[in-house]
Amino acid sequence: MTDTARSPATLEEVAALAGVSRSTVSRVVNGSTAVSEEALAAVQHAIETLSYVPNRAARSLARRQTHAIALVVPEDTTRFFGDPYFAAIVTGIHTRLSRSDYVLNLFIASDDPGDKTTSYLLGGNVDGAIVVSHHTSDTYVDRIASAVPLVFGGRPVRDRDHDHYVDVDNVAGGRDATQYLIDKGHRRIATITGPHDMPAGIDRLRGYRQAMSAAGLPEFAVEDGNFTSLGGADAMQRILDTGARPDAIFVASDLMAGGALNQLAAAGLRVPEDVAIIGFDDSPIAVATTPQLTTMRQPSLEQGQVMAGVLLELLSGREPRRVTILDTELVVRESA
Amino acid sequence: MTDTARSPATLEEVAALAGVSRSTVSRVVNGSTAVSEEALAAVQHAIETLSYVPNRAARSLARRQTHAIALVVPEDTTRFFGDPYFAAIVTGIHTRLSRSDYVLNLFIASDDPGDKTTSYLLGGNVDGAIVVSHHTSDTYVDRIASAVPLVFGGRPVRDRDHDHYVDVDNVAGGRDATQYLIDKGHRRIATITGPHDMPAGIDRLRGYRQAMSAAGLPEFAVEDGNFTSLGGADAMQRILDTGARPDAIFVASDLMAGGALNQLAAAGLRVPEDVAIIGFDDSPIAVATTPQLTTMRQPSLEQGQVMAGVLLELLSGREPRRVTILDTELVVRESA
DNA sequence: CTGAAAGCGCTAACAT
DNA sequence: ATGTTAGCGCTTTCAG
Repeated sequence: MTDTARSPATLEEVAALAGVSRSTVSRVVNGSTAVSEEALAAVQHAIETLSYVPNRAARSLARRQTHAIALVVPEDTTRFFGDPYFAAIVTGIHTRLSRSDYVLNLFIASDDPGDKTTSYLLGGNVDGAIVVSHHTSDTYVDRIASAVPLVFGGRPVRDRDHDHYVDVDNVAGGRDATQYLIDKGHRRIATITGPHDMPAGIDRLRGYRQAMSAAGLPEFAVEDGNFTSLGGADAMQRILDTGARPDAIFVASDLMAGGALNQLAAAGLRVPEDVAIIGFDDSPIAVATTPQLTTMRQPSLEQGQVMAGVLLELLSGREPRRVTILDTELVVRESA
Repeated sequence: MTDTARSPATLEEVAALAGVSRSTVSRVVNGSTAVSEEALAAVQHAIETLSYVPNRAARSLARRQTHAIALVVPEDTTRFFGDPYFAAIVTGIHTRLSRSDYVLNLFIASDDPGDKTTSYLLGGNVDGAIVVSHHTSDTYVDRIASAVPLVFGGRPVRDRDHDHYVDVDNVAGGRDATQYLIDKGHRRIATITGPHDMPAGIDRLRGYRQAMSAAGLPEFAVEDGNFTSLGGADAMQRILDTGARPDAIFVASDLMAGGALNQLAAAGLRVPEDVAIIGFDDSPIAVATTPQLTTMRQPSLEQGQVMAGVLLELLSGREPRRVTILDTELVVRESA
């Protein structure tokens, strides 16, 4: 089985076979209407028999655009890569892109100013970028933004009111989750939050506070769980250690809720009987815990799709809406 | 803040500024030694002040190579994308690649013969590909393989004894996990398996069988859990429904183990007291369950790195070892 | 050690 | 409707 890796056919060859000029072939390849029936047929046939696929590099060079878009994941975020949330985002982006002829380049970027990723993007090697931004400090984002159109996943920490982004309504999500607990008759409602330098963390806490104060309830306990399983467990333990006995907890992510569940079990507390738990995300982990998590679902797949869609519009010169906010949805299972 | 998106500097401009020819600049950019001290210094300075970054398209066109590699995820696999295993693989690949000047293109491929992904890869748009292959039916892989160097994540289903791949030792992993249970004094050991068309599923079951028969123990119960949480739960339920009462279960993935745990809890069975559970993967989910999972860790991040490394060697013309097998490792937590 | 020149495969005016 | 002609930015002989 010798690799007869014949180098791919070129426009030139197609033209020769079809008996037309390169221009004509180029026209049909690019869907121009100004081509006669016969020429079209001949070219299509030639393309078929030669299995012609346009050479991307040549096309990029001539058109001065790459038809590639970058997905940039800040390095700090890679520890969250294990979060199914990302998988859904990526899948969503890819789904949307597969209907276009853009390809997706994946970058995991450090904040290093001399960074390879940054200079790559700045070097005109992609047409646009999607940044799944989580943290406050990402200065390189500004530099990228000056070179190519950008869309953010999640509200940028420093909202410069000209950035495009798509986010879920974290405030409403936090509020609704907490309200659900209140409606169930709970009064001593604690919360385990995400980090305070991430909008998602900040906003969900804000939602909790809104619901609590609207109900005339005092904040019972607020602990930072850092969006990780371990962080959630630690936060739970800290609450327990103070001697506080909440009858319900709004936990700002399922991963953290999972961790909290462990501590609760270890402490001999039953969920939801002794304390109700509501998570956030509706990640796969939500059905793997015991009891399964009641949670606020965020449409991550859709978020990915929309982000890609917005970027595509930007690239096509249209002016899409600057911010898109997706709704969260309560998913009731066992824990609350 | 007007976007002064000046188009990136070109070789030509660098050459002009440095007072040399394009060739010379090209030489220093590509690390040729045959350049005088002065020329070198001048060029480096020019590059610096112009923030010159080579245009990838132009370079690709001239060199006839793209410096891009594709990560191909079969579409069937996207449902497993939620599996943290993938996240780790991707991170590993990227880690290795970031030390090279290759970029990563992400593809989620359907089996459609006229598929965009396939023709893209066949069109010479990437220099090589990594296929995270899981299923039996992926015919398009053959076509890709005929066009570019390939490395597989996991043993290809149809091992054609010339494919490069890197895998973990699933047989040994399954065997060791089962043996651990045996050593703990368990005798009625069941197993929940992965799908029978995936090598990982097949091999882990094989390992279970080896350990059981070596210990002179009969297979207690074998149910297919499909590598998903729900599948694991169903399989567990089927075992329970037969009236069988295993005292331990080797579950071939953590996700499935999570599902099984739920059924066990619902049935009023305590883990590990009534039945010990050992999972596989050491995925993040393993610490989110109650009790936390004892499991066989597979080094997914390393697997990603090695895959990328092998492909890079292939691309550089060297001949790396054809198959690399990584070890699994027992992680003892609470469930067994 | 360095420069000139000829492409790489494609697009995009500009003619015709 | 179609062909001709310049490039796009870089690499790479080939001379010098």
